[in-house]
Amino acid sequence: MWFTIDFHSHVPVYEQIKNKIKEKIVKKEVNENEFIPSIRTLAKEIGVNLNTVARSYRELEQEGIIQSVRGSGYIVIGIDKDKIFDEKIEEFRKIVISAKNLKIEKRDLLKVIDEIYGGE
Amino acid sequence: MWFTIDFHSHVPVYEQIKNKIKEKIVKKEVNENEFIPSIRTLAKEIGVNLNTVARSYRELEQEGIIQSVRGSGYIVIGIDKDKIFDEKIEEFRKIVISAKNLKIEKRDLLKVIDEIYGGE
DNA sequence: TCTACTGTAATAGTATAATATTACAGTGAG
DNA sequence: CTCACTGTAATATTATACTATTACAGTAGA
Repeated sequence: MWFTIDFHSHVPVYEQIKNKIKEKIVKKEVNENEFIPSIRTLAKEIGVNLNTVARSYRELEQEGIIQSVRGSGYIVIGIDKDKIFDEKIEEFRKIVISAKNLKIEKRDLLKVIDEIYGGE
Repeated sequence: MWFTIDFHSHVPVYEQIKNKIKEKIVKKEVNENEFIPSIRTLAKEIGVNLNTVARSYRELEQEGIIQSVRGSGYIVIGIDKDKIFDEKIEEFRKIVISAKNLKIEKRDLLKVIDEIYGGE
């Protein structure tokens, strides 16, 4: 299974697909000039309609990350890692602010980070 | 202005309203047995339809956080701080995992936390 | 050349969120 | 009592996300 979708999330499915594929590229689980799964294959695998995957791929192409090869599939072009970094950091910043607003202590956040990254 | 809404967010407006009010209660900007703004007043202030605010208040009442007093408004009952804490920490955990997946370094996250909480 | 896969397009239908609008009933201050 | 505020309810409309389905054209391997 390439990845899964959270159908209870407020984030639209087509956005989740885009984000997961961006992650795959950053993590080099798919490399440049390689094909990603076909629209129909991925749609069946994650249990969504092919139109939804098609939308994700179309938008990723508009962002210059993948490119369609008609009749063959979509290949990976590349990704602006700095942009991905900035977007995620900004998302992170918002939730840290929100946590502070809720009177959550700094040490509680650090504990979570240590759990995930390791305490070293 | 009590608070603002991000109309570009994927999070529904009625959810954003619920979250903001929960924050206000935790931060004691509104206290127990106090009235929160009327449906119409808040709707006008944040620029949404009164039905949307009505939905938020209805759901907050179902959660036992506020209570309607017909003809008068809604008063604050109280809030389960532990539940709020757990929910936010879980949300935080997800984005930390996502950041790690994107090869963002631990120190980059710590930097953001220090910016917001102070470096002490 | 077949055939089975690709992407692409168009149409229709459903669910949800949000809006706009109107209406009605309860509350409380003057 | 009156009036201006409350909550509550119902209806219609729009936009978006998603599904279902059918269709057509390009690609590549047997």
